[in-house]
Amino acid sequence: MEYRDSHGRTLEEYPRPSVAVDTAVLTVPPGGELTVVLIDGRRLPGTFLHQGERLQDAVLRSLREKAAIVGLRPQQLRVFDATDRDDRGWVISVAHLDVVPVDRLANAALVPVAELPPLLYDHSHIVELAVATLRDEYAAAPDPRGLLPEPFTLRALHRLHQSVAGRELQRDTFRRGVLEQLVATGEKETGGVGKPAQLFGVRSSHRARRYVARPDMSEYTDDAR
Amino acid sequence: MEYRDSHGRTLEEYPRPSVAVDTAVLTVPPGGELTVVLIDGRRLPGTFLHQGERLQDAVLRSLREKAAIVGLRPQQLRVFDATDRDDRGWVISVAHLDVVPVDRLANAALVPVAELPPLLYDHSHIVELAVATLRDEYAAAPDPRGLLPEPFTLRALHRLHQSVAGRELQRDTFRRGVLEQLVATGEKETGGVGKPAQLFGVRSSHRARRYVARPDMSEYTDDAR
DNA sequence: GGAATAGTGTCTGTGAGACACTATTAG
DNA sequence: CTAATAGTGTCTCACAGACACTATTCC
Repeated sequence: MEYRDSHGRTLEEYPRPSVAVDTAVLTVPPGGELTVVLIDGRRLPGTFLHQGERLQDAVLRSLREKAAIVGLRPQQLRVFDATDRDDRGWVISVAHLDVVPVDRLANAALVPVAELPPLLYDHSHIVELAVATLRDEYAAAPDPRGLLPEPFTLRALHRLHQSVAGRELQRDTFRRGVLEQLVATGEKETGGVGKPAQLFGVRSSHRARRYVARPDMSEYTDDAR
Repeated sequence: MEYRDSHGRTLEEYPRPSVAVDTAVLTVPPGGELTVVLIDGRRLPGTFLHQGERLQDAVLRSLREKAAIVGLRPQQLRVFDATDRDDRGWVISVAHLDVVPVDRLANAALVPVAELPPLLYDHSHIVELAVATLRDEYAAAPDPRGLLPEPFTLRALHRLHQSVAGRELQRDTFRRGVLEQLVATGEKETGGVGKPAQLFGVRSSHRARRYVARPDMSEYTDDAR
């Protein structure tokens, strides 16, 4: 019943690496900057892939165990595979990004990515790659990661985008650019100072991305090879 | 000397997956369409990662052994990790893209991606992802994969871009768009019919990409984690 | 009214797309 | 000359950036 190759051996008779996952969990605290979750202030949460486990699930488990975080939708970035990258042995790591609203982060240690200290291993590179990926996404859709509860004002969305981008975005240009991706609820925000702002939701046709640079692979359930 | 975890066990005492690589090798035959290398007409070349081997090297080895191809610069696409994707056992696969001038392909079986037959496993998805990645790259630089020997005419570059894009590209718009990324050699093409065309090389500042959507990770030697 | 915020009119520059024109060669 | 290809002038449209204006609310 068991598979054997042309030498009569099973797969287990050949050397195999340990496979790890390491994850940059990014968020934007209300009114704050883009931040990342760190463990011990110098590394990202990670773990080893268990048998019968998907990479996504290993990520979610590592976030739960190492940082008491309820993750959402971890996304692969790339594999780090240098042969000497881990002194414990032969370990390759699949770097991930997850974006999580701040209220799911409990008391995890958040550090603004603009003030990132030197991290262990290649974790600084992972954060860089994660930030660039998130910026691409937010340049292409109003709130692809659902960081803002709907409905929201354009003011709140504008601030979120500025936090993600790490720079000022012109108010009127931003408004005109994003407006067609939104749908007005007809309601107005109450309780603030100044002219009440309209409330908006994300138009269903733009929940994901405005422009699809590459095909969205998330539809591939990947359950059969 | 050997590493032991808090349970006194080595990494080898835990179950580990076999790690495979599968690669979409793309090329454009002179004057032809964008094509992919297939084995048996229904799958991509691939192999298992060996101990002490980088993913890139496993890819190059698989191309050499399975398709008699001298690969160039394999690039990671993503990891496929469905637990049942391979009936031989627990196998995850790192999908790759490599782009190789047609003269290095010897007598490999080339199939136009526009007429791709159904492939085994998830290999159709890998080809799709590889094609989209290559189109992004060629939309951003004159010849990032070096498919065209320098110096070249704008006519030849135009045809290459149309082959990669899989559609017509307006001649004058293309010319104006790409011209500043090139440098004229001062020479002219000889032997053709019609007005002789200028010869160009790629300006050194545009060898890679015109626009960097995400940071180019190739600079990270990744030799230390 | 004054402060604060929401929302818009409009000018400018840039660049893609499109069309048609001119330029230079071989034969 | 004609055929064929190289290369350009120019119009249009869309849109980002920028500035300043108007609109509506709370106090």
